[in-house]
Amino acid sequence: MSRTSNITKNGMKKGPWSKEEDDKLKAYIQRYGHWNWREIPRFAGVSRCGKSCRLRWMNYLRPNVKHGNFTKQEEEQILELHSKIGNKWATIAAQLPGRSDNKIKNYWHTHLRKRVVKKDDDQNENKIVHDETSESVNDPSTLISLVQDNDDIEALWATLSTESIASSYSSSAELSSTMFNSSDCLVSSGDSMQTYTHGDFWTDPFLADFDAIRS
DNA sequence: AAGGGCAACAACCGCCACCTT
DNA sequence: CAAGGTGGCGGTTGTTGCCCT
Repeated sequence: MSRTSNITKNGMKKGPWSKEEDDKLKAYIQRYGHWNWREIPRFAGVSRCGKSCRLRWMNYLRPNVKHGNFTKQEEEQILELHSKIGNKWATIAAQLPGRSDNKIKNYWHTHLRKRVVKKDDDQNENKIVHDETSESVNDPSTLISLVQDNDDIEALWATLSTESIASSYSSSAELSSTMFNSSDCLVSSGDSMQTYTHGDFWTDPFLADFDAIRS
């Protein structure tokens, strides 16, 4: 599962890491830390560029890196986070201890994306039904029921942005504050809705991104 | 048994933001 | 303020192994 080894023009090795290289890098970083990635290969005695060393360390050699399969719970977590913040792999990885952004990204592309694409197709079919009834969407209480049906507020906003109702709200934040005037905020979670406290870690960046998209 | 296609994953590449000088 | 260096991030590629015909 790796590339054939080769040497770059500046003498740096490319391709798969050998056990010996791993051992050298790991031993050095565990002893001295990663104070300067560009210099580390020289001091650690490996013919790799600093970037390559950093990647190897972050994705594979770090002591707390998990190497096994992703659990069902981790899958759900990735799907949920991705639905809210998109391809922010580093941010997602920060919430899954022991999983690197690269691993999560790969896992997404090979396993989870297909699942989401299929789900989107199903939602598009549902959206056609909503489009036919969108003329009746003119108050927040109706919007709440729509969100519950639609499963995803971002998708809902995208839908509404083409409707006259969208002009009534300057931002998704205003929309959501109108919709959820209690201290709780609804966000999507896989196939079911969950309730999160307003101002939650997840809702804030989500809404910020949301506004950035609109502006 | 062979080989073609696809899935899985490690690693590379380019870009960007931040920091230092 | 500008320029250069560095780390970090996300997209993409390349290789291997497995499965199916």
